[in-house]
Amino acid sequence: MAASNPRSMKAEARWPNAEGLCQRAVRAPVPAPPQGPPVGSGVAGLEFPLPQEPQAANPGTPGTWAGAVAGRRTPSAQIPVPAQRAPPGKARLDEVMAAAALTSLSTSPLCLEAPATAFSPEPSPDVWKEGLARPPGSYSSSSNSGDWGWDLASDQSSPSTPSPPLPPETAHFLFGEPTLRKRKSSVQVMFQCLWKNCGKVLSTASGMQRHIRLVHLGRQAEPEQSDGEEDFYYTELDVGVDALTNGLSSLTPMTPTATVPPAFPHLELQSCSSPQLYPVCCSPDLALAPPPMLNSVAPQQVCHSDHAHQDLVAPIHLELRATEVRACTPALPSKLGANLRKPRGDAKKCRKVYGMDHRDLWCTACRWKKACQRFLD
DNA sequence: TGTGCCGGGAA
DNA sequence: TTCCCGGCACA
Repeated sequence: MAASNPRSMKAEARWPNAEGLCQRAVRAPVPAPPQGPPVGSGVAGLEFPLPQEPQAANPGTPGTWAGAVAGRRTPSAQIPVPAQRAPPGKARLDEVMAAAALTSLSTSPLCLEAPATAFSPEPSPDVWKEGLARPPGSYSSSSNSGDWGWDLASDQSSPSTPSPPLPPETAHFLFGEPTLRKRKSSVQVMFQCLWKNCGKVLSTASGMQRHIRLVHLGRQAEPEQSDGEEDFYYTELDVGVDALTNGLSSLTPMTPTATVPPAFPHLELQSCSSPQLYPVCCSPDLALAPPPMLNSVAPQQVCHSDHAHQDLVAPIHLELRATEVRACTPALPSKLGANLRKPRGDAKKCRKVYGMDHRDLWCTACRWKKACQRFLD
């Protein structure tokens, strides 16, 4: 009695730890608590227009996610809520491309967090804020200092104007190294027009600018006359699997399901700061053929190598869909201890063979409730 | 619910 | 070191 208590207490004490690990693993992706900036506020700047969204023209749908973001976005530019959205293949592809485009912005959270000193010997928040300053009509820094939301109001005012994302060039300028580092990989950079109903993808920025000038802005202007406005109407896409698989080598687009145990060695559960678990549930396949619950998040959950970016993008959805996220990490061991446990063999053991009645025939290990040494697996 | 066996205590 | 068993995961 008295002897059994401590034992059971110990036994209980074991698992809470293991569960703690498990919970941590599961929770890791859950974004910082809502006490920060309201959902969406910190990410508004990263919201991405889907130029070819066929139903985008519909005025705001009440009760949609966009509504939850306090109507800061014009319905035409918001990431659609899939519940009512028919997912045509092309639009899906565009979403994937849009998500890929987000990868080009992937340095922003990292770098926004990183002190300016990391890149500049003379750090001054104003310096890069100046860098952010855009001509009127592009994005605005009106909302908050350093907040990368563009002016949603102006976006609403001109429905035919695409909502420009953070130009990668600016990202280069502002954040420099991380983006450059990314360029080192063998990704092919494409440029996608963000004008509605266009989505044209060209391989060169100049070509894209010319396209925008000619087709959308109706200008014949020479490049040197450019006011740079075109820059905001296209985005840079990293087209290449290595961008997706870098750091997630197991999560190749070929991976048939999201259950990718081999990917776990790449996950760093210890790294609390980065939601490393996202990639697991965000297999590219999910983006292409998301389960019903994940429809809306799939485009932004496209895997890419930059976890820091996920930090910024994913929280919106995770906050809204923490349960889905949890549900889509099937390969996670329920308990760490269970993982360490030797899998049970199929062979019959002494107990089964001889039965409880002939316990004396059991091997010693079986008698001692240890792993059977007679009928090895 | 039965089985296999890990973890750990007692002798 | 040997013996034993609580308790857990799994089928």
